[in-house]
Amino acid sequence: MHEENPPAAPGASPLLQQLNDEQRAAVTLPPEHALILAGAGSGKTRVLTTRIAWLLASGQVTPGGVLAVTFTNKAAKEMMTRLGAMLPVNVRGMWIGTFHGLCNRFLRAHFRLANLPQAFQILDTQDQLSAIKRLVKQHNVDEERFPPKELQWYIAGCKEEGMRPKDVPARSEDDRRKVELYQLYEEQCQREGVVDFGELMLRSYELLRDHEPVREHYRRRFRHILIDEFQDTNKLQYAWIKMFAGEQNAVFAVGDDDQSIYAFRGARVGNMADFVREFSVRRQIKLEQNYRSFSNILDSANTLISHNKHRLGKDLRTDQGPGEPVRVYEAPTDLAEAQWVVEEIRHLVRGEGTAGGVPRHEIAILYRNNAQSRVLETALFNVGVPYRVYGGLRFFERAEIKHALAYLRLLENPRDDTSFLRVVNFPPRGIGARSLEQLQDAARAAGCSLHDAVSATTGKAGANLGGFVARIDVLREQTEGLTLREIIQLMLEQSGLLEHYRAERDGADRVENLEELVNAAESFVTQEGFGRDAVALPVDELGPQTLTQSPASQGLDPRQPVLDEPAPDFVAPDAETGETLSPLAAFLTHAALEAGDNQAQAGQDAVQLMTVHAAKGLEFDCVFVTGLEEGLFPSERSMSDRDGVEEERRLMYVAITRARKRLYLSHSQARMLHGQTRYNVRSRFFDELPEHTLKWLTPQGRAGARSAFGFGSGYPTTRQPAFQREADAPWNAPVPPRKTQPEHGLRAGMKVFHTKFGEGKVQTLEGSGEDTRAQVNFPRHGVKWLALSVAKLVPVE
DNA sequence: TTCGAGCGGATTTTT
DNA sequence: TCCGCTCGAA
Repeated sequence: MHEENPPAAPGASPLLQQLNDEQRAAVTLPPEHALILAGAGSGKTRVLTTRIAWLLASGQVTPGGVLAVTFTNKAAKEMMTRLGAMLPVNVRGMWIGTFHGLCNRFLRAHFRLANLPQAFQILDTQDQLSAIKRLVKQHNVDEERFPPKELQWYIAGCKEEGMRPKDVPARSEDDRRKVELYQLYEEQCQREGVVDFGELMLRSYELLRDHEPVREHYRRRFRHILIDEFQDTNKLQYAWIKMFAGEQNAVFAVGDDDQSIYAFRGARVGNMADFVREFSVRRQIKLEQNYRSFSNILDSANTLISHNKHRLGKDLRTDQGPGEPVRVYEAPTDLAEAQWVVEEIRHLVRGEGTAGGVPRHEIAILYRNNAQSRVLETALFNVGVPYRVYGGLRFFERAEIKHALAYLRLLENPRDDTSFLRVVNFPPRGIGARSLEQLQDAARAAGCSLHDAVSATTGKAGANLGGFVARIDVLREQTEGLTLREIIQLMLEQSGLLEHYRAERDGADRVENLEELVNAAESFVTQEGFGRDAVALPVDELGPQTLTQSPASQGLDPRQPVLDEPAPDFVAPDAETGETLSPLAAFLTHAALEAGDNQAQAGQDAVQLMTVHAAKGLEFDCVFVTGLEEGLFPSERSMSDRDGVEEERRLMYVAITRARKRLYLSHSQARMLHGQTRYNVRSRFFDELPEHTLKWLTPQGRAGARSAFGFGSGYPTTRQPAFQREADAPWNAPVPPRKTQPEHGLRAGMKVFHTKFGEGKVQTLEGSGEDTRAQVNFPRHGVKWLALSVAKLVPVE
């Protein structure tokens, strides 16, 4: 993220030197609840990370006492990177992550209390839908009346409201049926050992709510709770935060009500006002100094958003001067609009009328919905301007990858019927709908998984199914003790996936992706500390980490730290036995929680195309906001109620504030929509912008008039000073070398004794130092992964 | 079992 | 218009 350095305050701590007064006030707030209203481009991430660094550096909290929550993996990663650059602290050991990532970590650590198998798998949205479809078929539900998509939306909505089936009010017959299906869905998930995204949140919340010792433990532990993008939290997330916040914690909530654009998926801006009221927040700080844009752009944004009635109130300001006017263009058709955009971009890139050319990746074309990208793409393609569209299928969502993951999940958990059905006949092996129907009937009758029901089936279908199950089971045995890389390679061969795609005419890309999966696993192993060479930084520079054996069984002693160990997400051992997740199970979790890159074509310098939603949090030198027409932006469906229009206006506000130097707004009189030409008037938002910041490139309100391209000569020549890298900062002391590995005295092949599992044989050793884990085969309990720092493993003989 | 025709639906999206 | 999904025919 690009940020300019505000003037340094003399004499302040080096951490605070680069902050302006507002930012510094926020960073150094006393340990009590606070709300930070952070405008666009006001250095929000900087304030959050510096706050954590300042708390640590001033000894107010230890790394283990920080809980920092974001919405996206990207934001979490950025926070960790920046924090790591400010202080020599092991950020991986801290509880910094997404809501779902942290819930996952929490539930793995308390899987017994949560009533989940330790290796529970996570359903993504696709998996959830297919699970619901399966359920609906099984219970002969009328799919016309209860479309699976709607049920999915309904169930997710209930969970976001914190409601279990018993809590849902059912008025009509339809309601009752839906609640019943919700109930059945839950039972199915529980039986199969899988959880969906909403379940991760809801179950963590309930665990805290219902188990006082656990709640008290975490409340005592997390002295400082920091929330990013607070305006995007839903009801359940707010309640979840409340569970962690006790008498002595300080909640530091950062958000911007003007950038709340996710109401449609359950976000409640109202949480900000509720937070102030319910937590008796006395400290509210507004960050209004903007380091991103020139004032013509900011004035436009400020004036536009002032048309919203429900605001906490905030005005962005800058020291940068007016800059260029906001250019407005009216096109006769969507095609002409696209051609104008492309022409304008070519001028920008060549540097005509500007100082030097603009790099293509500093140019963004924004639109309200994805369908609008088509005509823009065609226009760019025709003249050979490289571009990149955001928002396609992500890596872990691709069909071939999902297939491979399904095989891997079956190795980990044969009860996973969703995965079973996904690959039972892929590659095709003669198992059709009829066989599967029989199998599902048998499974239902026996109350078991599809995998286990196979042995009961007979005939030719039974033979095919038996072959499939045998293949999986053999593979499971073969992969025992292998590295993750070897497991995946063996699976790709044995499943027939590679062979299948190699034979397919245009399967080359898919083969490539499958090979990429091996790489993804490899880098996951290295990054998460599963590899033998994983580097673990020492964590105790700023305060000792207590690594304690927890009290036995589920009765936790609230005075004892339970899981204060500095372990990365996936290595956190179970409090009781020291058992850790296998690298495979951990990788599968990673795949579900982080679907991978959202960009279609990586690589060369390209113009960026995306929806306004996708642009939130990004910034570019030049921004085009296209399709500004009534019915499109604001969208038709939002126009019926005021809240809807206000959210569209906030969306427009987000779009405008993405631009640093040059902003273009365009609309078209005619547009192809659903195969028909629609004629739209220009968006009401034009009337809500201040006239003095605008430069109309076409005469207002008249058709087809294409005036000369309006290239101002004033592309700013003043480049902003380069962002001072935190690595150069004086407080960034060199990291001391890591301690030598303690001798655990174990080797593969050795016989060991565990107090709970008895005698077993070591199969593999992984990791180093405190993160060392052993895979042990216990004759009576099967193969387990154990953290040596927690599990007591005594060599036998 | 697989492939192709026909139908309907079509903001915004992360985990 | 266009995509994805369902259903019917070989």
